[in-house]
Amino acid sequence: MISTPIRRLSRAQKMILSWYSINGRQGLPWRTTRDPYRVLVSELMLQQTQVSRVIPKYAAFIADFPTIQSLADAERTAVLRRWQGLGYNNRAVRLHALAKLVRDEYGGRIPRDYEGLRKLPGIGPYTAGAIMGFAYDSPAPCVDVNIQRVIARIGWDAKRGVSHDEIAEAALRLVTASRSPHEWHSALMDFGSTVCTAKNPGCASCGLRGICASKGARGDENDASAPQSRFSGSVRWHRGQVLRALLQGPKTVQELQSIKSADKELLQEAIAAMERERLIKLRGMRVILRNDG
DNA sequence: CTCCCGACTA
DNA sequence: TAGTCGGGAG
Repeated sequence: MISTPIRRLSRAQKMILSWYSINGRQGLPWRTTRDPYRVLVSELMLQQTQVSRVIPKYAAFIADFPTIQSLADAERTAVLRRWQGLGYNNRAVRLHALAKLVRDEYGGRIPRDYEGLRKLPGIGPYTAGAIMGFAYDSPAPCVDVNIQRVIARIGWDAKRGVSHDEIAEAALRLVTASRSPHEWHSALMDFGSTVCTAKNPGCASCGLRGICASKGARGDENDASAPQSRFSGSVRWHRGQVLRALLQGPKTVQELQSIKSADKELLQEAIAAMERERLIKLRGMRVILRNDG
C-alpha cells in the first residue's frame, strides 16, 4: 500500500530517536535544566541566533540573572549589556519586560500553559511550544524552520510542496505520540542541524534513506530568498555602534557621529529608529539609553 | 561574499 | 502580509 506522510513520519520518529540517543548534541547548557526561566532565556536567545553564539552568552546571562526575580529587579541597561553581541536587542528589552510582568502580575510564576506563555512579550508561537516541551515536557505545537524542513522532507516529496498547516498538524501529532516532548524536539533539532540540513543534506549517510520522501534532494527545495544585503556600514551596523557607545554612558549626537567609520545620515536614521522603538531618548543634544518604556 | 532564522509592527 | 530587527563565523 501507499505510505502516507503520517505513516512515514511515524516510522521516521523511531529512527530519529535512536539516531539521537547516539549522536545527539551533549552539553547544551539549557538541556540540563527544566527551570522554565532558564529554558525561556535560552529560547529567546536562540531566536535568530546560532547555538554556538548563544552558549557563552547564556552562561554569562544566567550568572548575572539567575532567577526571573533578579532579572526583573535589574536595570534595563544591565540586561542590554549582557545581551551585547547577540543582536536583535529588542529581544532583550522584551525579555526584561517579560520578567517585570511576571513579577508584578503573575506572582513571579511563569505560566505553565501554551496560551498563557503566548501572552508574554517576545513569546510567539514557536517559543511558547518550545518552552512547553523543554521546561514542562508537555506536547504543544512547536515548529521552527528546522523542524518544518525535516518533517516536510520526510513526509512529502520535496519536488511537490506541502502547506505549513499540514506540517504543523503532523508535527503536533508526532510530539503528542512521543513519550517525551523534550527528548523528541531535541532529537528533531539535532537531526535537522547536523544531518537534514537546509543545504547539502547528508542523505548519503542518513539512516532514513529508505523511508524519506525526499531522499537525495539537493536541499533548498523552495528557496526564493533574496541575497542578503551587507551588514557592515548598514543602518543595522550603525544601530549596534550607537548601542555599544551608549552602554558606556550618555553621549552627544556629535560624539556619536565621531564613531569610527560612521556615516552621518545612516547614523541619524539609526538614532531615529531607536528612538521610535523607545530604546533611547534625546535630552537636548544628549542621547541616553532608556531604562523604561 | 553567504549563512543563520522568530516576533512584532504597520 | 511585507518589512524590520544582528553580528560573527566560514
